[in-house]
Amino acid sequence: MSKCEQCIIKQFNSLKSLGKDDLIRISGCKTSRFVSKGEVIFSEGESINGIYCIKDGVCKLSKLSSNGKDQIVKLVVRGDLIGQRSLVSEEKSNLTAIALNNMEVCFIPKNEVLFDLSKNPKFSFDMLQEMAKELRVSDNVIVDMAQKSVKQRLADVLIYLHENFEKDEMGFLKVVLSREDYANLVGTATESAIRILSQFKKSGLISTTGKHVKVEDLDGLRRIE
Amino acid sequence: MSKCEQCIIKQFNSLKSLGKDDLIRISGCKTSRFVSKGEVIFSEGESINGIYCIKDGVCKLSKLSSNGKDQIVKLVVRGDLIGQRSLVSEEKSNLTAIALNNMEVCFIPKNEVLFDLSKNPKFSFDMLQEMAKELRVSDNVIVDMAQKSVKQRLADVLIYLHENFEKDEMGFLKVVLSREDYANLVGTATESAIRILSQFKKSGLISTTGKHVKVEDLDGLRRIE
DNA sequence: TTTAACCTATGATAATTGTCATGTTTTAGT
DNA sequence: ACTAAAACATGACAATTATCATAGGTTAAA
Repeated sequence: MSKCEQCIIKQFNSLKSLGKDDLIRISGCKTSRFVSKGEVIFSEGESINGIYCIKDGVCKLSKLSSNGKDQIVKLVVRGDLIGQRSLVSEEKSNLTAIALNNMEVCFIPKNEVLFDLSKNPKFSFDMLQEMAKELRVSDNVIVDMAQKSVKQRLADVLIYLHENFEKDEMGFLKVVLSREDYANLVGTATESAIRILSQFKKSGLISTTGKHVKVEDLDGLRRIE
Repeated sequence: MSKCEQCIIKQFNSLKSLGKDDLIRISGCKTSRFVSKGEVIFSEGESINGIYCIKDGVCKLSKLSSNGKDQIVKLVVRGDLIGQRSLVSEEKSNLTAIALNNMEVCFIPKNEVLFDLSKNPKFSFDMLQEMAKELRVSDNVIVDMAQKSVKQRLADVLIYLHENFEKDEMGFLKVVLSREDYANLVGTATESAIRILSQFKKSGLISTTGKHVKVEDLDGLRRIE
């Protein structure tokens, strides 16, 4: 099994603030796991008892709303940590994590992380910074959900995917989302998402082949209102 | 000026995790200030350079959306801290804080807080916990904004106010929000908020006298869908 | 290879929400 | 108490979005 102290992934998250000794200690406790597409990593209401470091792949974090629909709250990619919130607040997970790709994830037990949080102010501060950033993003999402139209939100999602996710040689997004996933990202009915995507395709803003999507006209998407 | 080490307000926030010495040190640097209703405490885009501890009163944290409307992201009450996020992330504020009451707030300069964060793991951890809680709440808000109807969201706001804010002898909420504030809390047009509030009043779910609102039928509001 | 399950697509229609217009009431300042 | 400004209220209508129905297309397992 590969070693945390040599893992390049940690550059992208708070684990970079740990010293070599701590990383070696964590490396001895961590478990690594492959998760296949569609598999549930953890569910709403479960105790997670540790944090996951995403070594490869993409997953969606979603929450079931009272009307029975799933809302995708965040997409999590290579380098991200998940589970810190539940770890710190000692509560069960409020989100469900489902793989959108085949993934590789490392699991670090709760106590190891809590130990470092109690001993290493640099690590704590880094984690605090990450959470502060997440909160800022959340605020923006709240405002967008409350104030933008479904069409705008869907355009935003496409822009976000285009700017932050890997693409193949043809420029198609490597992440493959169902129309239902798109709907659950923007908080609308699946049919509405399908309709708007069709419309974007007709307007030449995107192209699609099956579930594969390519952004063709970024500025055009930006101009949607 | 009153002293932090004797202030009971700190029980409600992370400052409770500081030792007496640190509180005395902070007390020497802090400034106290009265803010009258409607006054802006800080604006989106400003550098805050410290945190505010709300000693008394209520304020709204809002953000201007791209369509020019304000979205209220959070209501902040006695005991809450504001400004931690910008402090930790070294960024300008992404929110505007406006008093809804006459308020009294204490301002603690950035460096004092950063000093404690670097020296006091208990304080850091407490702050981390607070942020984790805020993130959880944000997730819930995102889901609600995305999935619930305007009517449901407005009912939720009324329930939230009823359960978390002070009421007078008659049961009316002491906080007085304009219809526009209600609209900006739920993310809808002012006219829509007005209409729905009128409807709630007609149905006996709430009663209103001018801007003063009283929840009459909590379960009724909970049943709104 | 067939079949069933699921996803995508689209029309028709209803429900929700926003916008504009207009009048009334309340509030704050003199 | 008076007046101007702001906030509230409501109707009429338009735009957006959800829901229901139906059908074609894809995919994966038997």
